[in-house]
Amino acid sequence: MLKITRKVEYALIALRHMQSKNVKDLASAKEIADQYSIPKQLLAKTLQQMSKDNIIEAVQGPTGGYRILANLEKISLKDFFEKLEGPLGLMDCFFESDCIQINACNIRVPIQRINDNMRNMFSEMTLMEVTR
Amino acid sequence: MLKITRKVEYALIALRHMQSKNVKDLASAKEIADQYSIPKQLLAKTLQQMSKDNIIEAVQGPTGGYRILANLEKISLKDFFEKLEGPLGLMDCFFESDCIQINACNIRVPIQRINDNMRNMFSEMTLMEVTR
DNA sequence: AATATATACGACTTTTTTAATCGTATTTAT
DNA sequence: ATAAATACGATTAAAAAAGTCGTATATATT
Repeated sequence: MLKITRKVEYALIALRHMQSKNVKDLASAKEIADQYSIPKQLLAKTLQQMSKDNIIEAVQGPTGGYRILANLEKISLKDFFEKLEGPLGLMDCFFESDCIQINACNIRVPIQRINDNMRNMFSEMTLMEVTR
Repeated sequence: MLKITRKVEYALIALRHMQSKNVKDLASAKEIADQYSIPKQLLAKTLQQMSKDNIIEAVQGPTGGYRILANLEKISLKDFFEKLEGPLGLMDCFFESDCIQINACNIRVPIQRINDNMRNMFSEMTLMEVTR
């Protein structure tokens, strides 16, 4: 429990890799996959998603690849996680509301409090802090 | 990602239920399972585990059940989570160390930092805060 | 002493989530 | 024309989580 997914992990690895290069330089999915021994196709999807989210920029064709587009100091870890994995919450009932318990549940409020703490924590850290 | 498990969820529900009763009173697995629509067997196992961890106390036989044993103000959420689910970490590689990357990985240190923040956060909250 | 109801617990199965792969289309430098 | 890159929906595989089963043991009640 309380794990990050491989998708997020691969995204962070890729971003950090791009950070280590010159700003305009491109990094291809293959290049990153090879260097860190991660499945290329899966990495590619993650990169494509980050590209859609305007975190990185894609260049097609041979010699193509990806480079950082956004200002990583302006993106909180919370926003980053939510872009890639959807709303952040310790329990699903905060979003889905198809819980049978409904009224019976006696921990919804306390868990909500822990959840707020966690969201706050991730709101206060930037992507730059993790990838520079 | 970053979810708590049902085991932890059920444990918290059960503790909070016991908190609402008189200190010496017992709550049976059946009583709790019925009231919150939780699978009884699974809840029972969780209660047994908490009993082993000396968080609660078990009384056998008919009219038996469980009651709170420990001082919940002295147990951090981090310790509670780790008692039930093992070591707390955003990635498995912090414990297992069978990662192929080993040296290649470029995010181990940064993730470790986030991890420390998270552990700190859960260290600073007590079980009592969540279940009272 | 018999019975009913509770905890104790290992083994197993099912379900859900996550991870990875496949196949095909499109872009573009050479 | 071709080769190497991104784009992306569909599918499969693997892992983790959730739940169930079966049996043993304890003990209050009758």
